[in-house]
Amino acid sequence: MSGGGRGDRSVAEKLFAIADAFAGGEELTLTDIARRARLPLSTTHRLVGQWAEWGGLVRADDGRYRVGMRLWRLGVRQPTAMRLRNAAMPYLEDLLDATGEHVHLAVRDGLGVVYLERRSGEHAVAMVSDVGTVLPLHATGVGLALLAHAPGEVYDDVVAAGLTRFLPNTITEEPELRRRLAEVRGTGIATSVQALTRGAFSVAAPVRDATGEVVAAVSIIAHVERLGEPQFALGVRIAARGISAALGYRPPGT
Amino acid sequence: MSGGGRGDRSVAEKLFAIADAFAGGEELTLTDIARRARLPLSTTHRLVGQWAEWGGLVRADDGRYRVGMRLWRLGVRQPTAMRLRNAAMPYLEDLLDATGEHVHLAVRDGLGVVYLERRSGEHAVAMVSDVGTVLPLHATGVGLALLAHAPGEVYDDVVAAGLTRFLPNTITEEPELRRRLAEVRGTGIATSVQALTRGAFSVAAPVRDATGEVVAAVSIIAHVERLGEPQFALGVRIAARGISAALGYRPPGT
DNA sequence: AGGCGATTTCCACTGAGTGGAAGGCTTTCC
DNA sequence: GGAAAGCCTTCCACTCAGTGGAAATCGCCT
Repeated sequence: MSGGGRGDRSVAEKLFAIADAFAGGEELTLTDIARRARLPLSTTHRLVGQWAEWGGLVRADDGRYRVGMRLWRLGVRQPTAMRLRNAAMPYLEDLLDATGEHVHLAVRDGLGVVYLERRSGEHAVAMVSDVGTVLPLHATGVGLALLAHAPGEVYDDVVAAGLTRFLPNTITEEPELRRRLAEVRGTGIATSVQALTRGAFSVAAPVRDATGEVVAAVSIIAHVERLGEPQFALGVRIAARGISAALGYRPPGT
Repeated sequence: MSGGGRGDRSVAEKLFAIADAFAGGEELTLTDIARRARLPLSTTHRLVGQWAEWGGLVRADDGRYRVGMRLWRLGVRQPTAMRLRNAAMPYLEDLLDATGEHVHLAVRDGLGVVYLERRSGEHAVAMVSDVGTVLPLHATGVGLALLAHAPGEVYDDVVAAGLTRFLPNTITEEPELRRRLAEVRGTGIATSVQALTRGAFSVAAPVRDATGEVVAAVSIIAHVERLGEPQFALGVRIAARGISAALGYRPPGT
């Protein structure tokens, strides 16, 4: 007996499933990819071959595959990411100089936050997450800053999806989340203490573009020991203001 | 009469052709995409729809498509780009502080150079190229630095592809290219004056990784007026050395 | 040498993908 | 104001590109 009828996914979906297998940024063997994409090995073999022929995936000397330059080139030119990064870089750099901790620029992507850029000082806290990984909105400073200014339906979806607990301090109750977001809207600063990473806290502020809409957030992550030092909220606010201005935002009454 | 026989490209090739339409980082209408990818409109419509469903492309309010966050997330985690960027960032920053001009980190991709990162001063020269665009090896400082240390077959291919002239000063003769590359190998510094951009020159130095292989190059681009100032070669060399060390390179005899 | 896991090739079968055409919607121009 | 020009979406009869189980091959470890 041999092959026959089609599967239940289109070619495109299979290609994308293969791409998704690389979401973690790792190098994978063909078998790994087939397992993650839930595809037969022979199908994976052919499709991965096509990715590689194009240059989206490349094969290392040891036979493993990884994301190639072609995909990198395509991705870095994403207009939003590029515009925000260009506007923010100098301010992130100043913020880094001033604090020596991790400084980030993040945007909301669906029901998560993604770091667009990170700059880190020498002695900054150990951190897991990296540029390009998706983190939960309710358990990060940038997440709270962005969620506070997101359309109501995003809030509803986040609550509906469930407020996962990562550490004892994570916000898991809807009323508390609501209260915290109101506070963020009031003060213009979001703080998240040991909600996702043990021993770390983060302070974030929203960034607006020329239309006045909140499009990103800046944050600092530092060791809880430094919690309460006023320079963090101050620095983050100044950076956010600078980036907003660089994006063409003019505060109301100008 | 209605649709029928298959085209001459596989589904994957068509999807990639669509992706390539976005290589310039622009926003495109469906018709634009179909034209660039040389596909029938109805086919383009369906395939672009699949890209968008996955999140690789997104549709703006005005109906145009652009590269989406999903592709950005996949691309930024390209292992080589990430590793080099992380190692290089602080040195590029220092170099920017020291000179106030455009500073770059670049790698070779096939027969071209790609800027992995760029940091620019306030008053730097006007420049066309951006992070993610491919530039010719023979007409840029970084290109010469990388070509000087690339496998012989790359050199042969570059020569075979033809040394395109962009400005009067571009290297277009094989003997001259050979001579210049030998010079680069001797001095450890590559200089390219008004070869691609009018009024600008660039000074570059190769970066090595733990295996001793040249994997990237650092460069400064400034106005020809400043040609001859010794700080550029000096700064670029120091930065390249620092990045190499951060990548695990140990100079021979250690 | 032999076994195990990963990779590559083979091939009979079929429905997923194809693309020309027609219809709708919006903008521009006379 | 009408019609011409673009752009986008939907429809559908036709067919070959894609499928995936199985078998062959490779490469490493014991």
